[in-house]
Amino acid sequence: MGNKSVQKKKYIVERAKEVFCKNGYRKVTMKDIVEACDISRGGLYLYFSDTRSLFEAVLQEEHVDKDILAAVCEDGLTPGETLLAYLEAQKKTILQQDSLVAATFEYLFEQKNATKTTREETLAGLEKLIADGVAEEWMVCENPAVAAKNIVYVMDGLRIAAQTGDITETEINQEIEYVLGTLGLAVE
Amino acid sequence: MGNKSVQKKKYIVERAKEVFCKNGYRKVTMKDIVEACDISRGGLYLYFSDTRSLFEAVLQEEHVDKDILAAVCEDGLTPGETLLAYLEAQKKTILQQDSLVAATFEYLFEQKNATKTTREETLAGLEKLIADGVAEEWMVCENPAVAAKNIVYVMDGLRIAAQTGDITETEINQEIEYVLGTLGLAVE
Amino acid sequence: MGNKSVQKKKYIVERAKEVFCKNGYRKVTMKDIVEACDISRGGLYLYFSDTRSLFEAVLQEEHVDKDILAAVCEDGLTPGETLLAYLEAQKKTILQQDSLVAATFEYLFEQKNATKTTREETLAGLEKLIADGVAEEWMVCENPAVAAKNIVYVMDGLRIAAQTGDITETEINQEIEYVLGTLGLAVE
Amino acid sequence: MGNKSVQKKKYIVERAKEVFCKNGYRKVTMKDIVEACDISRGGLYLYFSDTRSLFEAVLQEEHVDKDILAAVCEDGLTPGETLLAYLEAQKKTILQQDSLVAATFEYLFEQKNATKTTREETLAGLEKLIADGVAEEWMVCENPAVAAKNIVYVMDGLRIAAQTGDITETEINQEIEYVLGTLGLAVE
DNA sequence: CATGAATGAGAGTTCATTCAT
DNA sequence: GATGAATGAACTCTCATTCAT
Repeated sequence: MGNKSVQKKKYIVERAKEVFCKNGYRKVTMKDIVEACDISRGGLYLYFSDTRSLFEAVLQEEHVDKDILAAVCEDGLTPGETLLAYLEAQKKTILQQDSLVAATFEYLFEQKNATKTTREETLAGLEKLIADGVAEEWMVCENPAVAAKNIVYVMDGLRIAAQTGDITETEINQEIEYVLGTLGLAVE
Repeated sequence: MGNKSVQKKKYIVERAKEVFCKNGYRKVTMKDIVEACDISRGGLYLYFSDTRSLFEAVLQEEHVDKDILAAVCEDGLTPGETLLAYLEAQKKTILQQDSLVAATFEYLFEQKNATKTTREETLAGLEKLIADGVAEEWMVCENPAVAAKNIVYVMDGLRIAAQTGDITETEINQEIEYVLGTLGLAVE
Repeated sequence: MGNKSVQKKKYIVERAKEVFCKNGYRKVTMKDIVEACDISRGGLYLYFSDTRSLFEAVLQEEHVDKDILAAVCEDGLTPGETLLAYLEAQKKTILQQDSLVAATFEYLFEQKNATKTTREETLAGLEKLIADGVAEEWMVCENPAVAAKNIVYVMDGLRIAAQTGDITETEINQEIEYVLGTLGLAVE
Repeated sequence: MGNKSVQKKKYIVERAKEVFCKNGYRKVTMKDIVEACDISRGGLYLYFSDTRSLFEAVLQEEHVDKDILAAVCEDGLTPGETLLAYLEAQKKTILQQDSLVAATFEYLFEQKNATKTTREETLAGLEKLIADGVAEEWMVCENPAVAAKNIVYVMDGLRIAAQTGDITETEINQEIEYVLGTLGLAVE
């Protein structure tokens, strides 16, 4: 596949992402993609044979620029500040309209054995953050690993709530504050 | 609608629930239901016009026997004991295979404005429980409303994790213990 | 499948036979059949799921009224007269335009393991006929089984020739005469 | 067309022959050929515009090295020996797996007016052979032309049988012996 | 009420054929 | 000459929905 094709593939993935954001995963048809891309029916099949492989390509692309925890890690920040930055960044993705969240959950429901590498990395990062925070006496926590998971579960819960119903930014702020509070931190 | 018809409707909803548990929401066709019920194509349409109304009927039925919090409330239990009982009951539903969870999320993603009455009731119940616990000095919590939501979000997060990936009962136990810990309670 | 359906199925098989006669086997699409029957796309699929099963139904139907050898057997005919009658009957089918021959060969090429029961029966009948003819001293033949096969092979060869190229009735007559001659019989 | 092109054309025909042997005639697509040749889609069209012209080129090539009767004619052989040699050579082609037979019949069914020069030549040759045999009193036959055709028809019948069903070498031997017997010859 | 045959819209998929490079 | 991306026509198959019985 030449250079040109790579670009077209990228273009298709971009358009497809928009479609998945809008319509979820299962509902999307190859025809939807074809129309969104404004290419020919057969043309799409040169690149992707079904919506699943297309969605996986979209996820792949996403993954590249989505290790939020890594993104917010900076020198000079205390563990607590880093954690806050992470949660604030999460808030942004949670509030995002037309995100891939719904589609991704649909996809994961269907492909129960899909790899979830990002999650593992995030968990490990959070655990280290909390452990460091405790060691440096910024935080209080008996079991950093469980606390890290707790944070991830709360974020998932918020994400779902944001997608399925209404959740206000205020409510998210309250939850973030609450979570920090359970670790002995306070947002001033 | 006669008595007989009511029974048939109930029968259809039961069969439909099985189908939705197995295949989610969006993927299910009227044909699937027809086959699961072993009735005629036209027959189904006498009762339900599409999978959406069918699924809503399933949810309705579920709701009746699913107010978990109400179910675990008994006289003589301390707020902490009631909360533990609630979380244990949640654990059971979380671990349940072939539950309606996936289908319900798919449905909620599609019908963003759907009513979520159960949730409101549950939240109110949990809030009262925590407030009582604090008042009676069993628990420690500055903001029972936010804590109640936190519990619900964690449960949602666990539910998702159970559906999409692997989560062990041990991990759920750890999270329950953690949540109780943040309220100043301990599982002995 | 009710009575009505049986009739419709029969109707489809009839129309399908015409299509197969005209276009062979492999070239025929479900769409061709749909159009020939003037029914809906989905309607055809209620009865046949692909052209193969359709063609097999056509063959089945054919088979019922196609045991030529049995058909020409009558009391009072000598073996030689019966054989002649059989060969004359064969000639008619060989000369038939738009027959199923081409389609059948295409089908057999594809389904190498298809059952060919008619052939077995015909062979056994011919063998018995020749054996009887020899016993009654009408015919001369050392190996009736091989002679029977020879007749069938010649008929096949003629059938092919009739389908693929031009063969005149005269030529067929000559071959029939020749075959009878090899058995010590003469057409007067 | 340069020298190089001629070679490429020949290469394509060779690969195409393999495809036709394996899949017959009608089922074969230009895409199949492209893939078998491992050339570009457009490249194939520089040489052949459709599968028909391709198959005709394959037949042409075949024809060159396939005049079996001419091949077995040698000085010093009696007509009977030549005939036997011819039939033995035929047996080999009949038993050959993956031959062009099926494809050729499919092609002939479709192109009813196709030229069949080889056949004419073969018939003439066989007729002369038998006439010579009779003249030299090796054989007995009243009508060599009809007998020649008979042989060709039997061979066709055997060829078909070999392609569509099961025929053993023994059966072919028996038929050859039988055919020779009808001409007053015996295989010792 | 209940049935299930029938319809037709629409999604999936494949390939012959073209054409810019 | 050669390539292979792109197109679009054609075919397969499934289902929601209707309707005569």
